Amino acid sequence: MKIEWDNKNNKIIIKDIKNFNVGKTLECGQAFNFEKLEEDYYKLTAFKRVLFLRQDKDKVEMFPTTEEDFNNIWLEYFDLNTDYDAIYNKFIKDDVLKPLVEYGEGIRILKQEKWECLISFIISQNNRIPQIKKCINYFAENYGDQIENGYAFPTPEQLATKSIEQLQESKVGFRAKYINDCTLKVVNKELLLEEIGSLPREDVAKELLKIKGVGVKVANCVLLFAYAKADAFPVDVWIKRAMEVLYFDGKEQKLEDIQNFAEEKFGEYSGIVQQYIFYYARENELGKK
DNA sequence: GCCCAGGGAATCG
DNA sequence: CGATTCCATGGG
Repeated sequence: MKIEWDNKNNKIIIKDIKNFNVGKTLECGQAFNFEKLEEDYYKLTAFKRVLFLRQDKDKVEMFPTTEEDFNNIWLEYFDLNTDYDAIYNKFIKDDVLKPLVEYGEGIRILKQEKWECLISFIISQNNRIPQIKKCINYFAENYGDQIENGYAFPTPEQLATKSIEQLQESKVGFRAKYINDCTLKVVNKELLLEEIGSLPREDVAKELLKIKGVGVKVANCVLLFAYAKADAFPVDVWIKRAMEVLYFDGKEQKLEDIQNFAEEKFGEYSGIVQQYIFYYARENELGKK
């Protein structure tokens, strides 16, 4: 990986990058804060910034940004210091996973903002991805600050000014009361989202599960996508059906049993394997009736 | 009209 | 306890 700076145009150019596909990384279901503008051209909003990304094979351009922002934010956000080649080569040897890993080559696990990720996955429950994205977009445009080229996701303090009825204007439906409960816990400092990041996975999970509307699945998504707990294996309806087809001869299993089976089998890389499976299953309707 | 969606809480038996 | 029902909303 080679990084070049185009200071005149506020642009970062990454060359010779392996195992990084911008489109797959954003569209594999882990994040909802982006918009596809053209093929291999995306608009992302995070950390109160809008970032445009354009990819041509093993070259990725990000703009507008500074060297400082790239080093302090985007390098970690896109997990660019992790060697995905090693992970890819490990699971490509597994006959069951091979086609899924090949299909998902280039997916990276983002390190998202904790607050936004938590609210996003509360909204995700019993919902569809396009609808989730609409809600997140509504939140930013109506409750957040205007920023260069777009709108930032609202802060806890900004969301706290909205009533449950007002939140429902975003079409989050019955989840509005859950979002309200979560927001109050954060602004009242009952829940210290940043501080708990240094705790072991089980302790972070325990804190997250205190929020109404957060169960095991949502907690695992937040652990994986925001707290960088890469050994977490969230089990949703797609993962459940796919895992039953791949490893249990199509026979129905309990959610808990699937999670335990996967985390034991895939270990410290459970999260990325989960994302390969989720992306393949959804794009190819694996296990769908 | 019926079914389901990156589930979870409330209620029932 | 485990199993069932309800929850808003929108698209197929």
